[in-house]
Amino acid sequence: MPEMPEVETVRRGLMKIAAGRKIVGIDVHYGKTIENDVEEFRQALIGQTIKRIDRRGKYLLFRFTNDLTMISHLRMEGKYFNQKTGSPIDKHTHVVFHLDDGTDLCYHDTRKFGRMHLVKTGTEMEYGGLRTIGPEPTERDFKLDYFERILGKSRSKIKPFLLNQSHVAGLGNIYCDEVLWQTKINPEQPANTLTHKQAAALRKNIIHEIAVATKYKGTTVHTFTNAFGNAGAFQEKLVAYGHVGDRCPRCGTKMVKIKVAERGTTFCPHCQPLVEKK
DNA sequence: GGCCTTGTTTTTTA
DNA sequence: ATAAAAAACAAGGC
Repeated sequence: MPEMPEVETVRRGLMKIAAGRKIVGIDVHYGKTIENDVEEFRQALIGQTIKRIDRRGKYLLFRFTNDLTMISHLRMEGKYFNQKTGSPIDKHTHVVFHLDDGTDLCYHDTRKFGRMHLVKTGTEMEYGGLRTIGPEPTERDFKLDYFERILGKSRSKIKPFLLNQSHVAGLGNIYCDEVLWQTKINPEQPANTLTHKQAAALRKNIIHEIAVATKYKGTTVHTFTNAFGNAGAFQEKLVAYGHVGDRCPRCGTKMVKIKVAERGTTFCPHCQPLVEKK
């Protein structure tokens, strides 16, 4: 469930614990985490230094010396933390990077869904979801005229539309439900039926929500922790996600949970009515 | 042990 | 041919 604010929080933590460190050894305990040949992956990285960590959408990009970039996607439950070399390795820790400062950078993933892919720097945008990734959800990159243009072209329900990373990067199930509640838009509203006013408000709320959640160091649902093993604080601010049966803070109506595009979706049936207009 | 979870990719349908 | 919907997939927790 790490969405953009969580991934950005992880990136900032990694910059503190891993940037500038040299890899002196790598242990891979679950090979499928690595998309490359595991031995080639190890040999290519041992001796290299992590220059910095970038992020695009929900993808982390570890920049190494030697023109190597490691694309890392946490999927549902991936997390990084560091511990002293020699500390016990948890059974869900699948990759251990031994660093030159006497610590291990551990990749831990209960579901084993996360993946790492080592590629040549400069070619990273040719892999997987990065090929078609949309703009970052920021004032600067996510322009209103672009948003209105792609909304108008789509008959898709607005919720799966927003989950599609090629439209705008970074939103997942949680923030999607939140911004639709904030904007009073029904998750099943067809994208091309949104008014100019709704599109503008939705864009504003997306940008604002992501920025605030990032400021709060992300949302901890289930087990998300940042690179220091700390939980985020934003879950206390959630109104929709995880609040089925609670009363809507705006109108007092009980929040309802349905499935939209096979995803659990919580919304207020009073504030977010489905209106067929065009 | 069937079902739930979510992000992404693949397959099917319209 | 295209877009959208549906299904598949990853795997562990309960």
